[in-house]
Parts: sequence; C-alpha cells; structure tokens
Amino acid sequence: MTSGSSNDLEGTAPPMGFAHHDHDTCVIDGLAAAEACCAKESLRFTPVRRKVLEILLQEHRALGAYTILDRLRDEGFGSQPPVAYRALDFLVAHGLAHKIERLNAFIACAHPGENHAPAFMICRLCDSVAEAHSGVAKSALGSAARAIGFRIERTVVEAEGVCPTCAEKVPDKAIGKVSV
Amino acid sequence: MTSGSSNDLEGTAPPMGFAHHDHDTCVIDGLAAAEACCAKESLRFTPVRRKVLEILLQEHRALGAYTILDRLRDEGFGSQPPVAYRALDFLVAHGLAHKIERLNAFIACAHPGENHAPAFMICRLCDSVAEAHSGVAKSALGSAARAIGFRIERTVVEAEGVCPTCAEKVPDKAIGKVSV
DNA sequence: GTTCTCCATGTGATTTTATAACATTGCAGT
DNA sequence: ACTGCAATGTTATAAAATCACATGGAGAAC
Repeated sequence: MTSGSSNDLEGTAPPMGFAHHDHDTCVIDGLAAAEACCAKESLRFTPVRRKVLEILLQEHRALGAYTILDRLRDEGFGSQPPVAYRALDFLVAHGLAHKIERLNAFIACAHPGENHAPAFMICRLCDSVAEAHSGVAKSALGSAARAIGFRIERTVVEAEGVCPTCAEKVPDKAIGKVSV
Repeated sequence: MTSGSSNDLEGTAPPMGFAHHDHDTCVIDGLAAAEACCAKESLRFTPVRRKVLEILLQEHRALGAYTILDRLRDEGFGSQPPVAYRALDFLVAHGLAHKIERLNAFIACAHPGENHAPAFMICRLCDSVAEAHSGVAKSALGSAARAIGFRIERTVVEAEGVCPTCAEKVPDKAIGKVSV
C-alpha cells in the first residue's frame, strides 16, 4: 500500500499549538530560517527538503513519515518511503526538525539554528505538540549521568498529557492525575 | 517471517549494566518483587507474563518484542506477536517493565512497586541501559508545563551516549561532544 | 566547455514493529 | 454446573523503516 495509509495522526488536530499566534508567519519564517541556516553551513536545501519542512511547518503537531509522503506525492515528488525518510533525516540531522519518538512522527523545529536539547509536550487529546528546552543537564538525570560518568550525547524528553486548551474544553473527564 | 528475525539488539551486549553487581540476584529479586506487586494488586502474574519478565531481567538492556517472542517460542509459548505484546503491555501498564521509545524495545523495571517517572541512559556502544529517576517535575520542562498549564501525565526521558565502561575502553575515538 | 565525481533522488523490494479480529481456553464467582 | 470475563492462541494485516540499486544533476577538476 502506498496511499491512503497512515491516518494515525490525521484528522484530529486543532488549528494551532497551545498558544494563539499568527500562524501565517510560522511557515514563512521557518523556511527563511532554514534557508539561512543551510546557506551558512553550505548545505543543499533542495526542493524535497524544502517541501517536507513546509509541510511540517504548516502544523503544530507531529506528522508520520507516510502522511508526509502522501503530501509529497500530491505535489509531484517521489512517492516511495525513502524519499520522505531521507528528507526527514536531513532536517533532523541539521536541527530543522525533530523526531517525536513517542509518536514515531516528526515536527518542525521551533528554534532552528539555536543549539538546543529540545523537550516536547504532547497533548493526547488534540495531538498538538509544543517545544521547550529540556534542561536535562540540570535535572536529576544530568546529575545521575555525571555521578556515574555517563556521557550524554543526545536526549529524548517528551511529556504526554493534556494541553491547556483541551483541559478547558474537557472539564473533568478523561483527565488523569499528574504523576511526576 | 516468524523466526530468526530481530537481531538488531542482539549480539553486542556486555554482561552487565553500567555498574558491577551480583547479577544472579537480579532475576530472582525482580521476579519476587513482581510476584509481590501482583499479589498486592490482585493481578494475574501468569506464566507468559512471568517468563517475559524473566527474559527481560536477564539483561540490563532493552530487548525488541520479536527477540522476546523468539525466546518465548523456545520455551514452548505461543509464537505470534500478540503473545509478546500483550505480556509486555501488562508489564508496562503495571510498572514492571518500561518501553524505551528511542529503541522500540523493552526493559525490566529497576524499581518495581515504586511510583516513578523513570529516565534512562542508553549506551550506543554496548546497548546497555541504566534506569534513573527523571526529576522532570523539577526540570525546565516541568516549569514550562506549569507556566502554560500543560498537565503532564507521563514522561519519556532517555539519554543516549556512552557509558563509563565503554568510555574507558574506547579512549578518544567515536566519542562525541556533550550537547546538553 | 567537457568530464568526472559526488550527492541527491527515484524506485522496487524487503525487513521490522505493531495491531486487528476472532476463536478457544480456563479460572472466578454464583 | 453455569456464566461471565480475562487471558491466550492464531491468522491476517497494517504501519514504520531500511536495503539495494538505478538515475540524474550540480559543482569541481581539467
């Protein structure tokens, strides 16, 4: 199967991330930042890579590789998995996008160019995702790592829960207890 | 294909976790703790569930579901994916095991019974995994969540890097820079 | 300007991970 | 014994990711 698949992350998302903002500029600014970033590092910001980033920037949520692939096909690009995965690999490698491990999905970086260890908040009701700084170095994990001599190279920090917008809409039901 | 698969996480592991310890007791103590935990909560610690936990306890690293499935078959249990996934779901749901999202693999819990938000350190050279407490509530992510009203229900905190044992063996090469 | 080389892309096939759907078994409570 | 439900077994399929190899195109070497 090459089309119509991967609806796991589609159809339920709200129009924006947690906070209200001028979403039109997200895509434009994001692409411009990526362009600048690639120019500075002599990277090739090719049409496929640009289109994939554009697709990601249009949402404040994570998209599965196959969802992206579907949209690439609609735009006339190749429609086999490696097309999407290679572009995503490039974007992730250069900090222009991130993989949300918990969802096996990808999201545009909110702070391109900055050297960062990102953390994510994932709303299980509307699927929106917000990016924050993890501050792992100062956390209990960072202390534990230093204490035993573990050398951290990369971190995955993802919090799953309910975003403020959804918490408002869904007064009491389906709301679990904070466990951290 | 139903057998001989999933070697991704096999064959490279060291005999122990980061720290030297009496590994013989890991399995025995782990099973005993699980037994106690299930008895207390009136859960059914069935043969498959017990065997899967035993398999996990024999390693201080994460095992893929299909690796576990292979071993289950060797022991005479059902050999179809749901057999392994259901047992793993049970163990994860009751805090006896954890899923390492970064690896799509599973590991026995190091602190069964305790209410915890675990964090993991994953050595990319020897695949060993150590569990720590994440302390997410006190981290930058916890602050960000409180600030915007995001309700955290579950966290994924995983650090990838080089464990002390491997760092010793591999003096300077293949060692990246700490980025957090 | 032509050639060469490398990187990027296109494509088909396959592997790895995970779940759906339904039948069967077996213990728990009555 | 009957009933109901949870657990297991099994077939099939979906979803996520990678391999392997062919093609194309931009820039460097000449």
